[in-house]
Amino acid sequence: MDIDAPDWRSGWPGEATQPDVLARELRTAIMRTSRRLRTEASGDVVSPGQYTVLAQLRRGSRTSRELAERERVQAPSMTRIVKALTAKGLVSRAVHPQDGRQILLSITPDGEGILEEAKGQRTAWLSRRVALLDEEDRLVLSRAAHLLQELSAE
Amino acid sequence: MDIDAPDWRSGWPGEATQPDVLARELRTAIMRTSRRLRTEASGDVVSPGQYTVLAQLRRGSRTSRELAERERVQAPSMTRIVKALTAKGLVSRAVHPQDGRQILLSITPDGEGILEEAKGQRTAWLSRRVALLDEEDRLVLSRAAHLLQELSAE
DNA sequence: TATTGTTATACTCTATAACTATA
DNA sequence: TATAGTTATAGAGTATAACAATA
Repeated sequence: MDIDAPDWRSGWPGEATQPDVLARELRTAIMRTSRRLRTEASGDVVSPGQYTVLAQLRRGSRTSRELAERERVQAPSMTRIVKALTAKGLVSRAVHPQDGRQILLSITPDGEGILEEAKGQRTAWLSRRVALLDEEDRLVLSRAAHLLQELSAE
Repeated sequence: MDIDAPDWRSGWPGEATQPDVLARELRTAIMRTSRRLRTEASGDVVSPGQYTVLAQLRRGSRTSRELAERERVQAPSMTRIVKALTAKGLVSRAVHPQDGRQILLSITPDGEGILEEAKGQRTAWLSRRVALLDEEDRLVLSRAAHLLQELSAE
């Protein structure tokens, strides 16, 4: 619903690309869609946080600290996420060969399987919606996705 | 970071608008940006949930149930949000004149003030980022915002 | 009986502060 | 001392189930 309306879509020409106006509309749209994505995916084996960590580990072993930095969470939060993943057998731990303080985390075969499965499930709702759009609108969303990635990358 | 990469941006022409591929990229971008928006706004007087309820009430009085349905949360969650807002003096309560079970919620002058203030603060980070883009990219994001609104509207 | 709203309780995710073990 | 990781604890947000008051 139009959170910051009643001025939604109204106003003078070019207003939509005014940084403040655009930011407000974009924030509303993103927060709303993200909430929807969260609730639609609630039956999953892994939570959103666990999922992204699993995806990171698919690309190679990482320490807890590296993962925390990439995910922009504090160390204890990552400890919790990793603990949940190891409890499910989706991630394995190994003491770093050179530095005994560090623990190298790796994805397990089970983890790879869950990741593939979750990937489809998590986007099922959005896929259905997106499939109803025409090619032009899908192209807009594709470009927006890349822009948002860059915006929020830091 | 590119959650579902390493295949980010790679692939055959037109792949980006394949519903499944697009949905995956879009989901990643949206979840990441939403987390960033939440953490950047952490110093606010009102939480994201409280903010959107306040915005709803600016457009007229509503009952708790109406608000819960619009926000897609369960009744107890809305009770909690409304309780927080009334405790801060941003929302007032009045028994419905016709139906004694219902309680009409309205935004107070203080609430209107906080809403205006929060509106700017919450989008400040995104505004700064968006301002760095060129007109064409901003137009893409504007159109994407409207598409996302429609997608997640139900 | 059905509906509106609340309370009780629990779960998830996140954070800060304090602790252990290693370098 | 500094760093990697953990534990303890707290706060925000959501949910389900059980309850009260009103229709």
